[in-house]
Order: sequence, then structure tokens, then C-alpha cells
Amino acid sequence: MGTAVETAVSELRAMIVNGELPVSDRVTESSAASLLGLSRTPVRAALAQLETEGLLVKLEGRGYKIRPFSLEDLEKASEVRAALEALAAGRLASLGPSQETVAAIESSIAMTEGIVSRSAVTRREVAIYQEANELFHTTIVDACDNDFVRLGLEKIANIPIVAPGAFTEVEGMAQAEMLRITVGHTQHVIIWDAIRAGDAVRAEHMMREHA
Amino acid sequence: MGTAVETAVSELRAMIVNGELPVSDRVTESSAASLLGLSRTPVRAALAQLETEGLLVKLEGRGYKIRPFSLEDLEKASEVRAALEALAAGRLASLGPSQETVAAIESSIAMTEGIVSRSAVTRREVAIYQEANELFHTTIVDACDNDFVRLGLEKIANIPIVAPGAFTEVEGMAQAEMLRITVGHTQHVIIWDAIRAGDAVRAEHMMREHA
DNA sequence: GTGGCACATTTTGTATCCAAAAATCTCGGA
DNA sequence: TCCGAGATTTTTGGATACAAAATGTGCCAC
Repeated sequence: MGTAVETAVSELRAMIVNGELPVSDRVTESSAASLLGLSRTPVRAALAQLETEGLLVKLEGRGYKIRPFSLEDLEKASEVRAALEALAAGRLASLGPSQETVAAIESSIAMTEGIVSRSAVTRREVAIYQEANELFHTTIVDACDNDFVRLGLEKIANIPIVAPGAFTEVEGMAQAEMLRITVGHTQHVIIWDAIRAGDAVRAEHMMREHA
Repeated sequence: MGTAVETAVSELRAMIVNGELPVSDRVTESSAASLLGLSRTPVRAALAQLETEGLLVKLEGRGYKIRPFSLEDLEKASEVRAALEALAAGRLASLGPSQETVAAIESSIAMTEGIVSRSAVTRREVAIYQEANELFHTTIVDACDNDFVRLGLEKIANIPIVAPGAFTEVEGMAQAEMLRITVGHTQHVIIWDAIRAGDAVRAEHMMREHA
């Protein structure tokens, strides 16, 4: 389970992201400590970290409050993510991917190859796509040989996201989701082609569009 | 002077950036604490923050070490900075700058207007340019209405920089510095023109080149 | 000389204590 | 009723104490 700081960070983060802590609520060191059954010391470090992650806002002298996220915030974060991942894709195209990178990306693409071009998807297939998608993006970021890209992304990695695919059962939703997955998969293929071709400009541009 | 954590962060950061702490040295909570005359509690928080800033690397169980920065690291950080600031410039061009933004940028440009087109510069003029340059960039980032850009930049804002303009006295250096300032100033003007014209693509592109 | 084991030391992680600052509450007076 | 001075409570910031984990050291057997 690791240290108390780690558990405090992950438990609090989970509570925030899952909406288990009311957004309006004030969170003090003591309240969070007793909530988790820890002393203030590790909780304090955890709250500080969650603040740097942008999940909490410090109310000078009155604890923290959970940062309210709007749809607009999500869009803004996506813009930043897109800019950084585009940079990563461009760099990787210039550098040329390593053996392991090729393997990882192609396995990511292969994972979704079987899903696309169907009329609808199950919840399970959505999960597969998400896994493949994450593999695609993290591989490119890790392989671009610029740690600062990853550092920058870490800051915006944990903004609350409405559980994706939650309504997949609803009729029509499945088809919309299918479209999203198909488009995403197609873009992955295009981006990967550009990277393999060493076309940094195109890789960067396509990744910017994609993310 | 603020809290002990703040002073610890800024003092340690200054020491690291100025190279006063040998790169090879190990920094433990206790050593840093006694160095600063503080207890471990605030120093611990400071070290954690400097780690997230990328200035320190954690040696699990044996303290921290100062992260060695190469010229390559500087270039990589610059790339990320350029990508994020370009995003900011593009957004600002689309949004249209506010009254205050216009005032801040134009005062920044005015500050350097008097310096350029000379044959050489004094150390003092270099300092003025640096101030104007910082005003230009921070104003754009702050005005772009996307906090995540700033969050991302904070991570890479403090990587050690060889004191700029340190050798201004040396003959020839002054002219090179002059060239750098003139080019920088010219680019500022061009970027600002694009922003005022609402040309997001051009603003983004020029800022990318500039940074 | 080498390998391994026990012990000392270092270092971190956590809890608790105290002080200072900020916020909140209370109560008297206009 | 409204306002403000002072008391009270909250809350944070910092120091210290202690325990656990990791690391380093030295000795002994082989």
C-alpha cells in the first residue's frame, strides 16, 4: 500500500474525481486527516500535491476547496494536451521510433483493428479502445525523448472526467461511440504513418487535430 | 519573507540555479535543514516541490540529488515552452486582447524600442530587455484565458540557466547580445501585430519561432 | 581474500505538540 | 437593530520525538 502520503493522495484523488466529496465542501487538513484516519502530516503533503495537480484550490487560511471543473476547463486542458502531444509526435517523427516503440504502437493499433467497422460496440470494446488509446498516447509521449513534455502533461492528467462510455447501453449511444472509436482509430493510423514516414509536420498537425 | 517553506524553496532554488550546490552532492532533508537553519518539516515540503519542478531527483532512501542539466535539456525545455506559449499567443489572437493586456504589451515593446538599433548594449540595457521580455511573455500567457498553459509552464520555468548577459563586457559579446535583443524585439512586434490582427495561425507560428 | 551476517548509522515517514495567524463568534453599546 | 472590540475557536505553520526502513560497516568464518 505504500506510504501514508501515497494512500492519502490516491484516496483523496479518487474521492474528488468520483465526486464523492461535494464540490462545495471545504477540506481542511484536520477534516481530511480524520476522514482517512491519518495524522495531519501526511495529509498535508497529500493536499499540497493535489493542489499542484489542480484538483484543489487553496483558500488561504480556511483550508482547500475542490476545484470546480466546467466543460470549458476540460476543453482548455484538452488544448494544452493536444499541443504537447503534437510536439511529442513531431519529435518522434524526426527522431524515428525505436523497435520497442514500433512494437507498442502497432500492438495498440492492432487492439482496435478488430473493433472498428462494426455497427455498434459493447461496453467491453469501449474499454479495449480506451486501453489502446492510452497505450498509443503514452508511448508517443514517452518515446519522444523530451521529459518536459511528460512533466507538463502530468499537471493536467487528473482533471475529473465524466466516466466515458457510461451510457453505452442506451440505443444510439453505441453507434455514436462506434463512430468516435472508428475516427480515433483512423487518426491513430494516419498519425503513425506520418511518424514512420518521418513527416514531423504532418505528424504534429494530425496529433493536434486528434487530441 | 513569507513562510519558512517559501524561503526554503526560493533559497534552495537559487542555490541550485546559481550552481552554489555541487551537482554531484547528495541533499538530504537534514542537510538542507541545517544548511538553512530550519527544521525538517518545511524543508521536506520545499524539497518535494523542487522535485516536482524537476530541479531535484529523488534517490529513494538516500535523499535527493541535484538534477544535472545539459544544454540538450535546455533545448528540450525551450521546445515545450515554445509550444505552450505559441498556444497562448494563438488563443489570445482569437480572443482579442483586453485593455490591460494591450497596455502591458505595448509598454513592454516601448521599453525595448529605445535600446534597439544601437551598435552595442550595456549590461543595464540587457537587464531592461530581460524585464521587457518577461513582461511580454507572462502577459500573453496570463491573458490567453487558459490556466493549464500556465500550470504546464510552471513545471519548466526554473531550469537552471547560465546567467544571461554575464559576459557583456567582453568585446564582441555586446554586439552579439545587441543582435539577439534586436531580433527579439522585432519578433515581439510581429507577434503583437498578428495578435492584434486576430491572426491566430500567424501569432502561434511566430511565437513558436520566437521562443 | 571473500562472502555473509549482525550491528550501527543514516534517512525517511509519521505522530504529536505548540505557537501564531486568521476567522468566527459574542456581547455590550449606540 | 446594527456595529465593533475583544474573546474564542479554527486552522495552519513549524519543531520535535519516535519508529521503521534502508544503507553502510566491520567482523568473523571459511
